[in-house]
Amino acid sequence: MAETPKPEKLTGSAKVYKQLREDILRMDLAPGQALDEVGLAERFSLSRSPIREALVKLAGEGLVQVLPNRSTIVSPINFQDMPRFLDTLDLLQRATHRLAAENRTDAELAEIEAAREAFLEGSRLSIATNNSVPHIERNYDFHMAIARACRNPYLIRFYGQLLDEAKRLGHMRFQFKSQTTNLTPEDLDAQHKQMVEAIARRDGASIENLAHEHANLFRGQFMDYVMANHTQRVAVEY
Amino acid sequence: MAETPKPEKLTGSAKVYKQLREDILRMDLAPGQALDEVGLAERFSLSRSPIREALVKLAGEGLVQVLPNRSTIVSPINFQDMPRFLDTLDLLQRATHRLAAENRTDAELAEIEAAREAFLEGSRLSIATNNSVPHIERNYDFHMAIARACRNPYLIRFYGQLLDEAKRLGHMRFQFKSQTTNLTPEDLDAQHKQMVEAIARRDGASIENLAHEHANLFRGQFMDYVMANHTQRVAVEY
DNA sequence: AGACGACAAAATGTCGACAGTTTTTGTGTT
DNA sequence: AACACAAAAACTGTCGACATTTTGTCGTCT
Repeated sequence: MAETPKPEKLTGSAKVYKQLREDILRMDLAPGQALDEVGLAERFSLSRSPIREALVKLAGEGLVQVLPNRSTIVSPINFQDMPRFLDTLDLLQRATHRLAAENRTDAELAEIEAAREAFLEGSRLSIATNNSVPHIERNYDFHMAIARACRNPYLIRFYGQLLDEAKRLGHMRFQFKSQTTNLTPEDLDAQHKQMVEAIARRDGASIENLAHEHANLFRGQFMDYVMANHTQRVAVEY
Repeated sequence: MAETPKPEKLTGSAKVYKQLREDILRMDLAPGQALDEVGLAERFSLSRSPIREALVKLAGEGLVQVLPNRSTIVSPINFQDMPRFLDTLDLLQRATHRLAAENRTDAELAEIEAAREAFLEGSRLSIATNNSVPHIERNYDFHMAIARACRNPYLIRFYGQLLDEAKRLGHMRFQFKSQTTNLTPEDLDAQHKQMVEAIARRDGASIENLAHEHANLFRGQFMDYVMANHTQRVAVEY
């Protein structure tokens, strides 16, 4: 109600920032790809100033890397640090979700439940249309709805940054149609439902466990992606 | 050896960024103070472009806040979220320091020990010259040296951001000469020494405890600052 | 006297152009 | 043909100026 609908007049650089951010998170822009300022300026029909501003902002979040006097590139996905990434995701997911269960208001619980339902719907839509966006986006929304309820702006910010990166990984997995995972939307929703119930009971220990298992699930999905052999049907000797 | 000494030719906006960052963290720029772009441009003898770029970068780190179409201001110190800040500092300090103990190399241990000695020296210098900078700066260096040894770039980044804010709080405390704390440099060094020993033993559980106590010490110092009555010698009836 | 509205001043947002590097291209030599 | 060096193209870093938005002031009207 007290929320502005959305169509607020955005400044040029803000539009570029928002668009590029979305493109990067959805892997529409490949990691490592060079982002030419003049090219982007033409694409958005703007001068280079707002483009630069957007790129600097994105660099602050680690989504792009500015190579001094060279082109800025979309941040590559760092496989070397992947174990550390997953560790940190686990830690902050446990922290945010536990605190959320312990500090939530009824209004926040309702929002979380709504986000859960939206995820189930989005996940089914993704299967039906073979488009990963709704599944991943609504999953992100669900966990961020929980994180917001923890009321710790620092944890929310850090966890959000990790989830952004997780989004990229999720889309990467789907791009290769690695449907090896036989988890249905209903399976994932069952986990989410358990989480919501734990939050409803204010059961911190329980949701910390669930968050840990959920993080491990993500870890496993990522492992599947790496281990999957996409060329096994191709005979080397023919 | 493979490290460039330092006098690399810095770009204009990088110099502005570095200088402003230092000024903000040392509280030479007061929280809430407006940062006028044209004024800064004159001060640094540069155009507004590099100034803007520096401000956008600082905004990404949360050190300044850009109010759209209005002036950017130095981020105010948020007392409302202080408990959450201290909680998060505790959590990430425990995590980084424990992992550091478990994963450190001998070279990193040596660096940590060197940082401890530098802190003791700096802390004494601060008492002697009544200048908080060496004490706080070397304390920051000590804990960051430990954090770097944890080898988790995500935790290092997040913890570093929290320590930046802690730096501001430390300087704020000293600005009011709130010498109520009767902790000598030697007292603090004793705690640091225990930490180094625990890291040397690779004793994760022990250093997690020490890190927790150390964070609580900071919490207490901050409480002292808030509770201290700086006007008690002023009689209301005279 | 207080409120509303137009005007003026100042700051931010954007633009096009120039300067300094880096990368690419092209040429000549070994 | 391969390498070294030099010219050129392309891109980033910076600048000064213009456009737009906001803030502050003044005057008028009720």
